[in-house]
Amino acid sequence: MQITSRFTIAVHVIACIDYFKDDYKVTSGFLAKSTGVNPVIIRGVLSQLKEAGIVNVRQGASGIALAKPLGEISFYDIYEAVDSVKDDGLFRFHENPSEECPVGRNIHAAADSRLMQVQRAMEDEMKRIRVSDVADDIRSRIQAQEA
Amino acid sequence: MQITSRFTIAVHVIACIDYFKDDYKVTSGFLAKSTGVNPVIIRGVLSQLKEAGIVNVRQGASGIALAKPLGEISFYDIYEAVDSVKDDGLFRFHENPSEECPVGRNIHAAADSRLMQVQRAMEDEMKRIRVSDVADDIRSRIQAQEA
DNA sequence: GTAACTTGTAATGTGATATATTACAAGTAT
DNA sequence: ATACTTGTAATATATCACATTACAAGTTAC
Repeated sequence: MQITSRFTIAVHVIACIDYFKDDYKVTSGFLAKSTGVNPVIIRGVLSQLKEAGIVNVRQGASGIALAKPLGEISFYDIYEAVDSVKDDGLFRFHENPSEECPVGRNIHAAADSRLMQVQRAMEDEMKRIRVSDVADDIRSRIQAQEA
Repeated sequence: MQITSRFTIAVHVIACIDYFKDDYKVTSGFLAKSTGVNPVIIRGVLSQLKEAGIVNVRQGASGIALAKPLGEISFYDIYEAVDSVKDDGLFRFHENPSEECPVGRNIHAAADSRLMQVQRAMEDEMKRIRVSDVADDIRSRIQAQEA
């Protein structure tokens, strides 16, 4: 299984809001076109990002803005905001191991800490990456294309 | 999204094969009971583990055995064997970013290396964990329960 | 204040996928 | 030969991500 495209959509959306902030009125429709994703999905993502304190959106009022500078938004912040993986953990555990089997009875407790260890390694790496890293990369690619 | 339960099933299965190797004839039916998972799924997982050189199974012949010692089987080996995440990457990317938008045109290239970086962090951590770590833990839990 | 826009969200459709289940072929062992 | 195994195809079921429609509710500009 994979981590939902909501995550990359959110990264894209945040980068867009910043990139176009001075030139266009950024709306969910605008973002839907840039991402190629349905506007309703975009609004859903925006809602989650808003709840996480990453963007400012107001019903009715157009003009979506960032609530923090790009450099203060990490991949982890976004992942936590848009993905519900946090609740269930990265790994799905088979649900009915036998209570009668000594291995089945203990596998969950024995494996859990290691699964968490893997999940934490992933999350720690996400904390090290900021949207500004991606945005900078985008800008330099755009410049190279213009030249 | 989450990583398929096939992964924890595989860890469970491997631990079982080792734990019961001297006392019971371990079959897919036996493993199905211990895991609480359908025998056909177990056989599918066993096939994948066989292909990865982790277990030995022969059609018709009962008695499934490990192809290597527990200490030489890492979480990563199993993850690679049973999960097809490797093909698509851990992250799903939204598929139709606009070619007309400068951000949309470049987001994929700009984000990809960072997504890979996260995936690699996760996989590296999985390489550090062996099934023997879990099996040892299970044994000591069983002993504590018997006392 | 009303017209033309926005966002928020419920409801529904659709497609993909993980797991369960049935059924049976094919191999092995006693 | 009988009674077990594994291998696998075919199908069912459930879940879930995303798309879509529809509309309520808010904002802004005139």
